Amino acid sequence: MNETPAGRPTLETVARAAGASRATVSRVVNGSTTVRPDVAESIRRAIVDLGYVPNPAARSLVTQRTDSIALILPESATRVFSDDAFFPGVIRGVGEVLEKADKQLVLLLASTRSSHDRILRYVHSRTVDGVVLASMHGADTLPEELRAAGVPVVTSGRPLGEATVPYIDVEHASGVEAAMEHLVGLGRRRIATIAGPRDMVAGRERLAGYLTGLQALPGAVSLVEEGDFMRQSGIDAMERLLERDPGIDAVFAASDLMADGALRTLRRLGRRVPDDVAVIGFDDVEAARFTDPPLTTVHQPIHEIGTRLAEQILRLVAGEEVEASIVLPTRLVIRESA
Amino acid sequence: MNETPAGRPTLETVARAAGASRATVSRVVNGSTTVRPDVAESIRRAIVDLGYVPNPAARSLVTQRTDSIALILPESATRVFSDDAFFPGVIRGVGEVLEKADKQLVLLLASTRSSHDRILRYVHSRTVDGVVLASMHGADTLPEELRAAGVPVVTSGRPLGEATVPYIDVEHASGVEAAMEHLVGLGRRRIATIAGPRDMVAGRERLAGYLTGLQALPGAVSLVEEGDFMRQSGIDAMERLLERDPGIDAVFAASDLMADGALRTLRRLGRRVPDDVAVIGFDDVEAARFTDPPLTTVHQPIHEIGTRLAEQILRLVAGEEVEASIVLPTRLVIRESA
DNA sequence: GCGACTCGTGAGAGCGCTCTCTCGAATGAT
DNA sequence: ATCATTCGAGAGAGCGCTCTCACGAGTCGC
Repeated sequence: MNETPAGRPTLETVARAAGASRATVSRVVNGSTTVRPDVAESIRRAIVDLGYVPNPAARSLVTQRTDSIALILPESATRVFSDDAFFPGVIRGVGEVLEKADKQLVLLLASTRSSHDRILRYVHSRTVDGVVLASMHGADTLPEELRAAGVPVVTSGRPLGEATVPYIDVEHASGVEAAMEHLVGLGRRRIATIAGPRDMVAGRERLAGYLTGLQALPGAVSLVEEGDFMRQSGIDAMERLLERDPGIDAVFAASDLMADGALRTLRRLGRRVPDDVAVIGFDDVEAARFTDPPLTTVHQPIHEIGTRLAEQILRLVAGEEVEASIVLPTRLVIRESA
Repeated sequence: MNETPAGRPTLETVARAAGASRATVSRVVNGSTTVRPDVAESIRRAIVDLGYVPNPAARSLVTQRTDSIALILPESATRVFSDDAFFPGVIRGVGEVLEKADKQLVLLLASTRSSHDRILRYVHSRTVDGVVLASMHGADTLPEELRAAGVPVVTSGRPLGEATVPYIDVEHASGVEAAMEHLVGLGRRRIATIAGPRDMVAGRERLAGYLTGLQALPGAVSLVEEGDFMRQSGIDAMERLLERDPGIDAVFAASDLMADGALRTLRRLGRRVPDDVAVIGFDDVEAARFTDPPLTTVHQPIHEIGTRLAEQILRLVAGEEVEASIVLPTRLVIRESA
């Protein structure tokens, strides 16, 4: 039976070439130790010679595993996507860990409402072993629906309501509080904030940190304008802030992009930073080092969020228990804007 | 508590529930018209009732299709990833089209050398029907290897050598030439450039455009410093440029990020933009609208690059012919820096 | 009214793999 | 020497799906 194989080699092909059975070849491929060394060796040689690569579809049909993980970036995420280092950073982190674990990364961009059902169907079809959800909108029902579907899920960012699935988040509030302390220590007394959207936990908690930090200033009133984390909204919010109180001597922006926008408005209106107005951002994206002046900001470990997300989903998929939440530290990075 | 129901419904389950055969249910699922309407209807109801979703592994085992496309972002790409809008933009474009076609997007981040083999193995296993390669390094052998493996491939950016696979690119040179014309029209005579890496086509062609554009200035000498497309390299290159010739009155940077860096150096050194030195970038990323002053730049249709890549790979996968290359237009966007 | 066609449907053969079960041979205990 | 035990390896049964083929029942022509 010396037939030249027509299509791609299968287990059968390899087995014949090595003079073994399909089962034994399978053992070698999957690293079983119960194969006699010389037999294993000749099988391995046949595998290389024939360029055999296992068919994942066939394998997952029987194992019920797919060795791939979905990363879902919902609506709000992709909106920010185009100009923020956050999601690319998370993707890299996730990808890095998944690559090491030899898992595939399936990217689902949930840009429209219709994506919702599509994602649910997809997950139901069990094409992925687990799901990493870069959720932002607290009201999102997807985490819960996925959990209900019986699929391991980890989300980035604590959900707004009760957390029904494990999540990775950062210490928003305490980071902002450190920023506020710094501002107060600098002698600033009229500190405003450009907050993020209220329907995102990141927006809420950073605002909470601002309010807490303000308590160190007896009698100080809060001055809040809301943005959407993007640059333009920072520009606009800063204008409104200055209109409401021209005497502002510091501002905390809930994102670096908004802080950069604020910087721009301040410059246009002739305010010097940090002399007249000190500015602190949040995120510590790459661009924060290149604003004018370089931005003092609350650093969050974007890449680590990604790696942790991946690590947790891998553990869940492996059937291990994971902590209900991991909250990563943030820290104030002092540059020149405050 | 996640109870695994007595097993997910299969075609068999649905068939029994609807009193039909597996084959007929399959016909309905796959939209065959040769099923009697009332039978089809009752099958459809059973599908909904049972929450049946086809098992993709089983399906692709027999069809030899997987309905998923890999997007490979190699080494150099992921390096730029963290702070550039290019790859996120491309990903979105690709994702958008793929979603409409009901294909999955598998993201392969080729960050290390070892990824190379991993990708090849992956593609060989036919877990994807086609590959979109966001290649940047011209010397990359991956496109050719993938083609040799018999998998449909489309790349972003013309390869450095001969193109062996279809690609999508933009009109680098002519876009830069338009920028140079604009500069010359503004009366600038000592025009320098911050070029991109020479091992990337984008770097080369933009430099070529600069050199061509310079010919409109009789006797003008070229003034070139090389960067890596990132902001810091723009900062540094601008310094070197000014050292070499303090009388520079314009500079074309091969990326917006480098242009932004140049802006920063110029400002630090007391040069007014555009009064003393006019600056033009390339890319038209979101941030270009927010530099100080807003950046005049060569716009490239990032999102469309993504959608076109996806469209082409879908056609290839479907067995259709595609043009060997599609070169998308660029255009000069005039803001305030030049 | 009978062969010749449609046309809708079911039976059944795999796709390539894993995994349990079984079996033969080699080893150890008595 | 005999019987129990261990261990490596093969046979074979599916995993859930698609698709070819065959078949029974209507439909039409003459």
